[in-house]
Amino acid sequence: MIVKVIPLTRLPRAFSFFDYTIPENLEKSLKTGQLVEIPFRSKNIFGIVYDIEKNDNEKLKELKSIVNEIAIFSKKQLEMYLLLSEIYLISPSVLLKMSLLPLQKRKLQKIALQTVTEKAKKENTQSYYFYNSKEEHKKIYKNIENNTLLIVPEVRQIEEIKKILPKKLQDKTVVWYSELSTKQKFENWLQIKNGEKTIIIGTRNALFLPFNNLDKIIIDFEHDENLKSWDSTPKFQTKDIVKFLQKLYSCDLSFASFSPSFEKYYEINKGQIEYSKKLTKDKLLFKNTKSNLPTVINISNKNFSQNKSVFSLDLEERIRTATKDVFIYINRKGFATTTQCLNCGYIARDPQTNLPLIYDQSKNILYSPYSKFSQKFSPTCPECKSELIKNYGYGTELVEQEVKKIRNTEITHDIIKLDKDSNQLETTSNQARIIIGTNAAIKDINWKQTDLIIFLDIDRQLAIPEYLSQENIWHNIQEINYYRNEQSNFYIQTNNPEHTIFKSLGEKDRIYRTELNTRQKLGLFPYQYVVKYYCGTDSENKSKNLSEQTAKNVMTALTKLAKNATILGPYEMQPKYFRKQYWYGFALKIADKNPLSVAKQINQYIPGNFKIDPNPISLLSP
DNA sequence: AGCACGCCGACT
DNA sequence: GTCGGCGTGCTC
Repeated sequence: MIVKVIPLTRLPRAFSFFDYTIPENLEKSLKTGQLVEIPFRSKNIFGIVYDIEKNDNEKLKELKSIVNEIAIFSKKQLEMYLLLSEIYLISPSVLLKMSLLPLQKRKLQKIALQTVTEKAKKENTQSYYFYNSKEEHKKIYKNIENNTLLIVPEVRQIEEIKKILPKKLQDKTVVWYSELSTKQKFENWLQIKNGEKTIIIGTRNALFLPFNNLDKIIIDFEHDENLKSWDSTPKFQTKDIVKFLQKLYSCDLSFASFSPSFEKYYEINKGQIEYSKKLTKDKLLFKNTKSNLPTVINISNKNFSQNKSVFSLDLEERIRTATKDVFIYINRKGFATTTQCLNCGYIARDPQTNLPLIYDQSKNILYSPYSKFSQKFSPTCPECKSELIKNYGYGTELVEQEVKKIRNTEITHDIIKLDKDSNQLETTSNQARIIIGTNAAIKDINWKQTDLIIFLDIDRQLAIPEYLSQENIWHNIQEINYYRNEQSNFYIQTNNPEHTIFKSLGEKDRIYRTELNTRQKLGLFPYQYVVKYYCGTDSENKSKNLSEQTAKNVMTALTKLAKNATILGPYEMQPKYFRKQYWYGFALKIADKNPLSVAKQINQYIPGNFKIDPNPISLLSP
């Protein structure tokens, strides 16, 4: 008899099970899913029993001990992790490690674990909660019961949900996010595992906790990009993983947001998800409105550009005379160098895809990563003959200087810069504040006190050549509009006032339909499932050749398997030089009905040094 | 991936 | 003599 064990340590994807002989006295009690101790290299570490086989092999090392008689995972849970490891092209050990992260040095013999309950299969629903106000948001959580998992994009939203949860549920609630200490994680983990706490609010890593049972999963702020694990392996999207969890636990699945993602809009329209509001006759999701919309300020005029200020004259005046808090919102996203006319707002675009062109300094050309289109770069704007600016945008420092100039000697306000790097807020002063910040600042805004809100560099964001950029900008606007108080003034300064985004402010369905149309044409998500494959080496040519060869192999495989999928690229990543490596890659667009099974098959043709990003939030960045 | 081992240079 | 920085190689 031998036992197949998955070690609880992050291993490269070539490793899955490790075989051990079984000491006689343990043979009878050994079960799938148990936590065991195994010799691994020169140390003893934890592992999970995957299977027991009748083979004999004297050369193997011997299993050390069974840590807890009761299995931590059910067979079904392990099967799901195995399937995910094939789709995300990682060792199953990585997922198990995520699941049992806090167990590093602990022994669990004395701890009573509840066993995993197997539920009868039933028809499970998918529903969507669209909320327009705090009150409507609160209603979603009114009837929450035991065995509920609530996933939010960021840590700050855990508190937000906790506040609106009915009081009687508070003592059944436990939180989960990566910044908890190991000790705190262990305590919370145990409370989940032994059934003490049955309502879990957490960020995306909470998806991998070893639940005994789940009746309902809610993904709130469903539009938010942080539901995607974009910065660490495996690069999973929460909304993809919960579909596996729904099958595993046979539970209901709900998505919620004040600004539905374009993908969910599509699914609601196709009738795949039950929507909480009434659709109009034309199948529109939203009611058109003219009240409480942001004001779009057109800055594409000569006076303003000669003035070379950050703000329009009107906004300068409003900043000067503000008595309450002011929030100046800017963003810093996107790596590719693009161009824009500072005078009229002209952006060079790919005529086929309408996405902004990337500027390549070495060849002095503008090119599209989405098609074969490229053109010579000319420094004058074809529309108004002014100078084109490369990678146009403001930093918080420049905006701060400008604000100080405008406020002049009046020091009635604290001026505070807030972004991900400097997110500490000194709260000592009672003075009104002018906050210059990125998305990270939103949690620190006192919305009741904030009467003036300015969305500053939307034009630079409109020039980001990513297929999700317009959707993200849209949600950013909606987010501020959702949180701000009704009396406040919300201004959006732009060179492109004719853009669909601004035309859609009062008739939201418009941007959804326009953008979904583009995605259908391009064959992107949600019409096709995209998987990005990319690699980095010490030379540009090596990365390029490796990508081209791999893409070729994938093409051949697709033909052989007769799968409906196409390849975009190979293309240079943005930035192409990153973390001391040159990056090159390609995207696989799968039109097949079961895209993940295609991805799984194609993964066999991907070399070990490639990175894989299924359902990516960026096609260009490594 | 992550850890141990070993080679070599900088310091007490 | 020995501390430590990181390149290399291996995990049943």
